[in-house]
Amino acid sequence: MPALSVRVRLAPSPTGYMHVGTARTALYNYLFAKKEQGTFLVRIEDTDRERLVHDAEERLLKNLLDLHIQPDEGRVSNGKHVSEVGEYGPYIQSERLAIYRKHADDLVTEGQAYPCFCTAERLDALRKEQQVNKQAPKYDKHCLALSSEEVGERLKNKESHVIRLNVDPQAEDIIFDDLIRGEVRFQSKDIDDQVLMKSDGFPTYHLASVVDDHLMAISHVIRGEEWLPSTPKHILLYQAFDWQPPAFAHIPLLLNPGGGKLSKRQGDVAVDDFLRDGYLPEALINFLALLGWNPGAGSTQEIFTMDELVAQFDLAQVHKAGAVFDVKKLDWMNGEYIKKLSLDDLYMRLQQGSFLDKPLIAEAPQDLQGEIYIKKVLAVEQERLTRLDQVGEENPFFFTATLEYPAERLVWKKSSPEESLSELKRVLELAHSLPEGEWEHLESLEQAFLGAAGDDKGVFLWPLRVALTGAERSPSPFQVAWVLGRSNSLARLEQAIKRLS
RNA sequence: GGCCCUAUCGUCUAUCGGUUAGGACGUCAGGUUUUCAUCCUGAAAAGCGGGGUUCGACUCCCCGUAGGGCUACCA
Repeated sequence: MPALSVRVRLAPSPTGYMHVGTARTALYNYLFAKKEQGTFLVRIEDTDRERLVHDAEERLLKNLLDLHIQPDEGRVSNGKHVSEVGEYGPYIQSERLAIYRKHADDLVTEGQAYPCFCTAERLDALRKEQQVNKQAPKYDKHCLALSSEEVGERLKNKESHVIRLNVDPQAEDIIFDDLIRGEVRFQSKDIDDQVLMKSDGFPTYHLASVVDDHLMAISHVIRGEEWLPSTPKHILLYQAFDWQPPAFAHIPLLLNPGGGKLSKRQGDVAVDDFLRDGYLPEALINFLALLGWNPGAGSTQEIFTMDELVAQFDLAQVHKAGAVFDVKKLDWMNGEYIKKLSLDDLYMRLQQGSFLDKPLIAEAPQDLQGEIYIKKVLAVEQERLTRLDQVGEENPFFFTATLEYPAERLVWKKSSPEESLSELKRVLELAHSLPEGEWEHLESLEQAFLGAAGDDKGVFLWPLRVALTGAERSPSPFQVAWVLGRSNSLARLEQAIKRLS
């Protein structure tokens, strides 16, 4: 038997923003494909005409690009527009309607499926009755009993109808080996006569995904756990078509901290939200990868590049239980990634994400912004950031021309106003004496200031720091002076002395 | 209600019958420090319950319990 090439797919529905759970499903598919030197394709499942959101596909594919989970085949975005790659297209289901129609008709011809004319009202009543009788809610095959003459007549009259799969309740159990969960078994009697074609002429997910997965030669279906209960229906469909089903792997759900499927209202769940909040794509990927998977074998590695994930990923190591999405850990991880960035890269990311457009920075005086200045701020802030959107927030004095603060703040707790004033004068004198060039070097600046400080450094350093920042908390005064530069620093010192005199 | 899945610190997890049950985030304490953050050190913190199987169960099986998913002409 020839080794089947690995082909996996992400089959999102363009109904809105991209959920982080979808991103993780995409990631696992991608990692598996790369690991097996297979193909990762994206197919758009736009069969629900009511929930369709017009730019959803575009945004979704853009997010894939943002996260570096680029498809090899199918619908692909280059950031500007969407195109199709591959020979199994079209890769959007609304353009494959004739294919589904034909396959559904074939099943009807073979008696594997049948038209159903039941109204929503009758189906509702049926379900309610079954609920009361503690039975599994399923269709009662009412329309299967219709004579072929009647069916033909009603079809000819264009009566609204759907096509249902004809499931034999007497058939043997449906058993399949889930790559993550092992053997899963369902009884045929519990399986509903699933709707295959809707009355609007569009297929349901069940029909469309099975037909497409087969036609697109998908080898492994890796999808969320919420699909586990409908897998037997899909297997029945493969049997009805006399097709070989793919392997299935159902990955655990992402959960809210309070329990339940991760959802909006408990916080951000859209990939766009996280990117907008200043999470790095590689940090998000790393975090998502570890939510439900780990390299095992006693590994304690937490930080992974995409290449490392590809090399170590294994479906057998994917967890069975759901995983709570804990933003605290994401924050930590994001901070780790920010620390690893070069200053140039960090600046570039900030620019690309428009994080420097915030009023605090954009409205700062000319000499308190600009690339060189911002990079100095970043040199100081980098190790303190957990998200890109926090730039400048903790240290607004970097971007403010005039500082507002009470004079008492200049006095250190172990010192006096008189002492503080004399220390500040000493600082000013020293600052004046430092040549312009010294201000460009953090080390020499630090040496100069520290050298002037006595044994009780706070007496000297506290007033200096407050004079430069106006704040009770800030980075070290040397760093602040270095960022601000000579003239700004001198001006702030003079102002402080005036304030204390 | 029916069907299915799941179960180790608060959270993410290691362990694949024999361990002082390990790591990470978070929390707390201490250290460094002019302040905050970083950083360093340390601490507290877990096998849902009950039966089996076995010389021996966190680990295998069964029954409970709890949580989750599905139960649409949505995916």
